Amino acid sequence: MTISARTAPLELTDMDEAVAALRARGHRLSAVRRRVLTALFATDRPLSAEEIAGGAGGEVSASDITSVYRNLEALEQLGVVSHVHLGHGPGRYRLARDHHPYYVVCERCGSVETANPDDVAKVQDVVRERFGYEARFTHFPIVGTCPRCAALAPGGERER
Amino acid sequence: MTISARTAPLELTDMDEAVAALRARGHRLSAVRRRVLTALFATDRPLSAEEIAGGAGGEVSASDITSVYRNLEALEQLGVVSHVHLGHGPGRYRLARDHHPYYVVCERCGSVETANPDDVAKVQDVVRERFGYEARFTHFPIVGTCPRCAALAPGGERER
DNA sequence: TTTTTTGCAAAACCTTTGCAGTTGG
DNA sequence: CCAACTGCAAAGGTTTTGCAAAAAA
Repeated sequence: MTISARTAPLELTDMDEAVAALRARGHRLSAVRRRVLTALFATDRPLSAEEIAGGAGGEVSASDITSVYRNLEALEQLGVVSHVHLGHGPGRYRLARDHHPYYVVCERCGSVETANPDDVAKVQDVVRERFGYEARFTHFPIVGTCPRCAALAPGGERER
Repeated sequence: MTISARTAPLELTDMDEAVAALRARGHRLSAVRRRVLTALFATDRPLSAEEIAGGAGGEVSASDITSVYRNLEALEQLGVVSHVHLGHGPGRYRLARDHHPYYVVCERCGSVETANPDDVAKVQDVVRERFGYEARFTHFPIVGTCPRCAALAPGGERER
């Protein structure tokens, strides 16, 4: 049994495909949009709008963050991008691959690990069995205490 | 194996206990704090700061929301209260019982169900087994598609 | 009386909206 | 050329901070 069928199972392997998908729906390839896609294709780590805009890194001229948000929203609508909340702070965006990137976050040290989809599937199996829900851990990750932190001081959780 | 030891396993059954816990740490029982605790003891549903302040219901005179936030933060620090993010929008606060209230949220219809701790424990078992993490679904709930919504239209998830 | 807590004003932070001007195709 | 897109300004929603006045113990 598959985990969850997706409307638009875009498996984007490179920019060209993404651009083709965009054009097919009447979207253009502006400078800001190229920057957004380039940034997202360049990393596994989900990025905040500000990181994408380039306000922090300050390489070339930063894009207007407003425009970045509008692009992210449009791309999310198209199923090209999705966002996740890793804790408090800004939402983080990433390419929506058909095997969504899943994250496991340690609430103590803040570490973010990419989860193996097969392992996530096992968790989803139990959720389905117990709750009847098709769980997704894409908008909110699995949060807990990582083995290192648990070894340092068992118990005493503290939310971020 | 227990799920997760807590620092201060306060099992508050009534206001008096909460007040005693507060006084033991030099805190006073002000009108706003009483309102916060009364509101939280009166419901299972996690409440936003605004709901607690009374801005929405508009019964008596609403408390200053600033003060409500300060109280919630203090109570959270003491382990009496915790907050959860059910989606976008304001955080929602509730009493931190030793069996934390757990929620399962449908991302399609927005329904929020309280989860049986034993069922959550099974999910935690798999997370432990697969990832080595002591998962908590207290800050972020388990999100997915509920059986009703899945029956209406399989696939095609849409984040809120 | 002393320390905590409040209320108000203001700001911080993240995100969205309106609009006139620019640009990609 | 014309719809899509940008940049700027402004606002919206949530949460935090500073400080003098009020209240709890």
